[in-house]
Amino acid sequence: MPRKPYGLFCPVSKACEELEPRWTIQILGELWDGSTRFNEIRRGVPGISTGLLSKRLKEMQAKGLVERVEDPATGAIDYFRTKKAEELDDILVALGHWAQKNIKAEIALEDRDASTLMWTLRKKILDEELPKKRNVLRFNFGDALPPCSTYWLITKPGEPAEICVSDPGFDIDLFIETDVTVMSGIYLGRRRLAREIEDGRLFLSGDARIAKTMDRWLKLSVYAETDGIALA
Amino acid sequence: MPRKPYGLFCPVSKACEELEPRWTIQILGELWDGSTRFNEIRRGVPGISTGLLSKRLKEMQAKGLVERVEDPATGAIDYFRTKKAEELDDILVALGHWAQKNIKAEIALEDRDASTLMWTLRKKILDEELPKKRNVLRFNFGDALPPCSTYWLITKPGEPAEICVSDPGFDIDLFIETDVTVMSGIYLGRRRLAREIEDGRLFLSGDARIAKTMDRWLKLSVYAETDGIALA
DNA sequence: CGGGATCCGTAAAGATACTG
DNA sequence: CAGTATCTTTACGGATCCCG
Repeated sequence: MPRKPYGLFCPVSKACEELEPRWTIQILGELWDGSTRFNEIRRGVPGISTGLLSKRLKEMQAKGLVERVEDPATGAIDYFRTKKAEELDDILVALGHWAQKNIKAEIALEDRDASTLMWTLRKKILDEELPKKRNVLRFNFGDALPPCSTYWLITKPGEPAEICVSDPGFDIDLFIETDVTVMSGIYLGRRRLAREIEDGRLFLSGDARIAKTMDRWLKLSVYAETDGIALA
Repeated sequence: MPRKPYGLFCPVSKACEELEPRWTIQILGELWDGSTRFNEIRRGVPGISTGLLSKRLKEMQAKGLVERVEDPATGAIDYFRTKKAEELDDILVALGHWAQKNIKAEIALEDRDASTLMWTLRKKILDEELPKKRNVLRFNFGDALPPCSTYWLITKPGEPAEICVSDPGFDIDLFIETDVTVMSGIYLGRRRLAREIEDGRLFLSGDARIAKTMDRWLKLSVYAETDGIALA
């Protein structure tokens, strides 16, 4: 099952043999973010095929990176990182900071689509900073093609946010009108929210309390702070 | 030229896209160790084919990880790491420590041959700790197949050590008789030199001054200290 | 001899369909 | 929901050849 080993004495090469197979690190990241089910991982890591995800999870179990837990009652299967995998956390964060500093922004923002962005933002909403009720936020992206350019994000106190791609019928508390490029730039710390609103690249309308506190209820990427561009 | 991107927002995935292609990190490691020429890199990274090394070096230039310098006079070509690549150093060292701690020793010592070991040790000889003259050390590995089980390592003050696979004809200052498994275990900090000599798994004969100071003139892997096994 | 390019067989990854 | 099965495409490995 494992690839041909490098045959070198440096332990780094042994780490490479375990971590380099495509999607391995992305799967670990998704588990780190709290996903535990097969199809949950799939949604968080769009682009991987079911066959390859299945194969990787088996390999990662064999390497001691992932634990598979089956509930004998329901038959449900959950995947978790092992302690060995958790010990990579600091290294992966350092790697993210390195990438944020050394890989150009334009490259880093290519090839991302609105649905992946929304799935990422979904976990970044702090419901404690929103009114203690159900809140419906409608995102519309001008640079995404119509069938997939509008998303409804629904929050309830104490529950994870939900994403809808069709109108759930609720009244909208906040309308967000922007581009995928702008929104992901803000998330990654490459653009400032206040500046983008000021310059007219991001429009907010609806409940003014929610609009005014967007910098509080929207958590940015942990890599946002590293960014090298002038944030003045 | 680049592989299909992951399409995720996490900067770690961007780092993966640059560093995951096979041999990329091993090439950086060899450049870090001081190799600069195409065929020098090949010897330090046995297993990579010439075609793939050539292709990788081009990709790594495009990514800004490697700089290619051609001497206009001689036409000689040297490769160097860029600053961007050097900023990975601490992360790669941390990854090596992680591997040393979390990947089992038996696995880590598989699939290594005597010639790769000797090529590694060649750079680990501190000639200041040896007599100020030419010294000839003969390594013989009991667990390697005969045509490739004997190596002559020749040191001269102030010069890099040389490896010979056939008898250079000089008098031998020190004979080292052991197994590849034992010698690489010592190098990686998984076995103690004194213990291996004591227990008869490594024999030294010849110049007693050189034999007695082996722990000084043989530098171990930078990962040797992390090792989790009892070193008592 | 150093620094590659070319060709071909195999192994890994991607796309899609289907199943208990 | 949690995967298999199958087919196509791309990447890698190994050998050979080339050129200044």
